[in-house]
Amino acid sequence: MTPNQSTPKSRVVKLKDVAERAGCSIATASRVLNDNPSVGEAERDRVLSAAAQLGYVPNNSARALRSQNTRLVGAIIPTLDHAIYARMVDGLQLRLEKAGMSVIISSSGYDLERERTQARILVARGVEAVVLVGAEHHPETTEYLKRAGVRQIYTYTITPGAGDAAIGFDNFEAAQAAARYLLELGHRRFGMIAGVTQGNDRARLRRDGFLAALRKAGIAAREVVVIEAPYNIELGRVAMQSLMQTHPRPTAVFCGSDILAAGAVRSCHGSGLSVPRDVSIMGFDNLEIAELVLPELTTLNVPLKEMGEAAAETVLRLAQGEASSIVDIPLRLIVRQSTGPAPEAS
Amino acid sequence: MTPNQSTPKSRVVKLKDVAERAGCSIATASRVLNDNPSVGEAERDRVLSAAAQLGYVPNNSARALRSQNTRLVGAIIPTLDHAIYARMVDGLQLRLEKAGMSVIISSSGYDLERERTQARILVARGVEAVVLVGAEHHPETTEYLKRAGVRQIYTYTITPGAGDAAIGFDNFEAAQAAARYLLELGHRRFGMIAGVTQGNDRARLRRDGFLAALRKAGIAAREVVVIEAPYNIELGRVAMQSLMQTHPRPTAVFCGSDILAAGAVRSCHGSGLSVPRDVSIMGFDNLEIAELVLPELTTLNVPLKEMGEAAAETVLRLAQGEASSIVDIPLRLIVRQSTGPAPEAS
DNA sequence: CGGCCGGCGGAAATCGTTTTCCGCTCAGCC
DNA sequence: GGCTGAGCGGAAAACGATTTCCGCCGGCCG
Repeated sequence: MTPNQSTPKSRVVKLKDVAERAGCSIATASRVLNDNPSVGEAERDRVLSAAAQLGYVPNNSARALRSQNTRLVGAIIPTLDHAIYARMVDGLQLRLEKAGMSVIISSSGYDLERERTQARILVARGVEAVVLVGAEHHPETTEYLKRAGVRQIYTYTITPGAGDAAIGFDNFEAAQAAARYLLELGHRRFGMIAGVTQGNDRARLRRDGFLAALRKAGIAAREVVVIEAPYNIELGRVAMQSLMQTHPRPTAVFCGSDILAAGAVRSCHGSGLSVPRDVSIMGFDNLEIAELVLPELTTLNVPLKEMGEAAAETVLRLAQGEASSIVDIPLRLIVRQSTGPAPEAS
Repeated sequence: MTPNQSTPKSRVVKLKDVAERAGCSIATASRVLNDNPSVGEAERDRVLSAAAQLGYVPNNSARALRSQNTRLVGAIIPTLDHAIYARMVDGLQLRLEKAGMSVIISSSGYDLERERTQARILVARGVEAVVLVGAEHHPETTEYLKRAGVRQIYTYTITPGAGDAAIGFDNFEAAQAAARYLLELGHRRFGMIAGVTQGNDRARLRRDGFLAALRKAGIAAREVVVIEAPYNIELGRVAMQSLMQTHPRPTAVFCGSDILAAGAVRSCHGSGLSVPRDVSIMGFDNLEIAELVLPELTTLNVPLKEMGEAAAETVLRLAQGEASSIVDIPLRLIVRQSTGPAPEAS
């Protein structure tokens, strides 16, 4: 105990102080702290204990400046408001922390221009990699990051595009699976509440995949009413209301996110429609709220935290010089009570 | 257009390159880019356009090393899983970005030991301030941060304790207000589902405030059944089930968070109890899910994003040398359908 | 008309590390 | 016993900015 009887005059202890106390040169001290094997046992111990006694904390700015590696990773996500992204970031940070890396976060509000600005900031901060959401970005963003030598990891997608790696799933195929499931239940009249597709390739692919699968089953896209809404419960409710006023009314509605689906279900509570007897509602993401609304949502499970951890692993692999990679995370269909067979007759 | 015909040999453009192109010294270039007024108009323009043409991005490590300020802020929160903290961080980051600061995030999982480790990491990173949740921390954490000259901003509390500033609300008083509201409705038998109080002063204060207000109304603490549960819908449900098996059964249950309250409400759906006819349930936080469950939750509104922004403002104020401060954010009681008058008779 | 002062801009020190280069020591081998 | 080479550890040069210190130049005042 009795840890620090030091802190003499210099407010902060530097490597030089450690070296002095250990009776060696700065170079040696540095080598010890960086696990350079070319230092003898005795010297090593002396340095280590000196560092511990003084409570030495290396100055990362200096280290980064000299060694050109900051052990910093940037994450640009649309928003932290939704668990969709927050949970991924949580996984990312948890895993990277174990590897001694830190995460600088910034939220772009689904705005590709802001994303571009934030990429610049992150480059200035010297991040070694940037984790981005989706594959659609301002061309200057990707080109700029590439020029700066910053690796780009795309998430929620398996299309690395201009990036170096992708961790996610096939949004198009996942939406097709949703469509097939609803078709099997006998539905023929569909609606969809999609996320805003502008600047959001995930939302677009989910819409297009859904429509593509229906087309294969002989249902033309123009027979399907698609409404776009920002991820927001209230707007999901509003969208559902409009959808239920179309004729003929859809018997199944696919939502681009559980958030929208939750709003859709709530809308039905008000309008006297029974879910799933009158209309089936399906979500996407399998957020906690999927089990909170009544009836509980049928949805597609996206393992968010795992995706963030996988993204972290990829960052580490790329940092070790490994080639780019694509990780395709399988999605599971979670069947709950919000979907059922199509109503009889028409 | 035609931006970069440069990028000759040096992969990255440095201040020296800008200076050369502008035909001035490095010092002058630096002065221009730092808004030092002692540079003439003409020189200034030349440097600025040179920087723009070359796409110069300053190396923050070098800047930080020399100027001793990193423009970096750390945030240590329990988890990003819940909107409770994620939304605060969102506000924090958004506001700090405008001031040219970046946020390094780390989640401690409600573990004060991990929080302590993370504080060390953040100090090594050279953060100028750390935003922490709550006022209860490992004594070494606060002492260590203080020694390192890092300002500490506590959130979700108005007790700065060992920190430099606090942005939040009075958890004790808020819980008292909840109790008073339920007492006014005529309730006399209470239960509470509190968050885990170990290492969590917010959860503890909410519990203690609730019990204190009841005591003032003549209800002894031992008459109130308190169950602790981690913030998790499923565990809220389980806790509610145990609570409903006690005799006499509480007619009103106060939950330390909407997350727990949501689980509690869902539990009643299963057990045939009507909310609020048989039992009133009250939450805390006013998360989105409060409006999603049926009946919608009566709760206390915590303006999370605003709190994050206020924390950012405080960081900036402290950085300018202003003294410490306490910001008390008023909470509003949001009355919805999950609470009602106490049932007649006993 | 000369000296002084103020403002602009350059040279160089500096921040705290890492890392290269090199010299010293000691053991082993001929 | 001397030479060689390996291995350990030190001196010093980076890294890329900021900032101090100082000199130059021109204008103004005496």
